[in-house]
Amino acid sequence: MNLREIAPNCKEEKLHPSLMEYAGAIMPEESKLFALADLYKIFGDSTRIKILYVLYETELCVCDIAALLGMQISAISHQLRILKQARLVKFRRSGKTVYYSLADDHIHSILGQGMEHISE
Amino acid sequence: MNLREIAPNCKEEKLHPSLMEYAGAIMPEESKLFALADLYKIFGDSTRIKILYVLYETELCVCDIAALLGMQISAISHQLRILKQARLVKFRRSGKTVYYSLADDHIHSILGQGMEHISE
DNA sequence: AATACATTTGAACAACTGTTCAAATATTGA
DNA sequence: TCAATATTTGAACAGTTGTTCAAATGTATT
Repeated sequence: MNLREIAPNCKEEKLHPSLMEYAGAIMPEESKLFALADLYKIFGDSTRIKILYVLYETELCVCDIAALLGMQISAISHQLRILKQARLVKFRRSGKTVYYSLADDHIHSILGQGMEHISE
Repeated sequence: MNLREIAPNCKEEKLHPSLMEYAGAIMPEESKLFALADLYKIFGDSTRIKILYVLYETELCVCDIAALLGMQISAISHQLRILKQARLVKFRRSGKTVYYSLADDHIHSILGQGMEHISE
C-alpha cells in the first residue's frame, strides 16, 4: 500500500478517512504504546544501563554495585527499585544482604540490539 | 566465571581487585553507555513512538502526522527534530511540504523487540 | 512584491527525573 | 535487648523534558 496516494494535502480541513483507518490499523493500542515508551524510558538512563551491565553475568549486592559504579548506595537502591518495578531485575535476600540479578534473557538481547545500532 | 566468588562483602573497605577488572572488561566504555542511554531516551516518549509507527510503512508530511496524532504541528515538528538528530528519521522537501520517513530498517526491529518484551 | 501555506524556531511554563541527605527498616550476632 | 551492618524510604533540590504560543523562515503562486 502506498499511503502517500491517499494522504491529504494539509490545506484540507479533514483528514482522508483511509489514512485514519490505516493509522488505526497499524498503530498498537494506546496502552501498549505507553507501556513501550515506559520500557524504553528505563533504558534511557546511563546509571540503569550500567547496573544492567554489571549484572550481565552474575548477581551482586547493592553495595557491590555502588562500589563498582562509584556511586552512593542510596542512589543505586532507588534505581534498583525502578528496575525491579519494571521486572528487569529480580532479587533474593540472604541475611542482611540483598542480591540482585537480571530478570530474564530478554534484557541481554535488548541491550545487544541497541549497542548494534549505535555501533554503525 | 562466577563473579560472586570474588565479590567483596560490603564491610570491606576496598573492592576486590578482580571485581574491578571484571567490571572494566564487560562494561562498554563510558561514551558508548551514554550513547546507548541517549538512543533509548528517544524511544522513551509515546509521542515519538507514535510518530515512528505512523511512518512505519510510508513517508508523511508534518501536518499529516499532526492530524493523525491529534496534536499541534509545532509539537510534532519539535519531536521530528529530535528524531532527525538521532538519525532515526530522514526527510525530503517537496515545495512547501516536508516529507519524513524512517531512516533505516533497524528501527523496525528495535520497536518489534520492545513490543515482544511487553507482550509477555 | 505581496500573499498564502507548511514548517521551523525560541521562549516560557509546568511536569518529571536522578541524586543527595537524613531517617527508618530489616537482619544478624553479642 | 542492644549494637552493627545492609538496604530502603521520603523530602528536597537542581536539571531536564514536552508542550504551547507567537514569531520567523522557506517556498510557491499571483
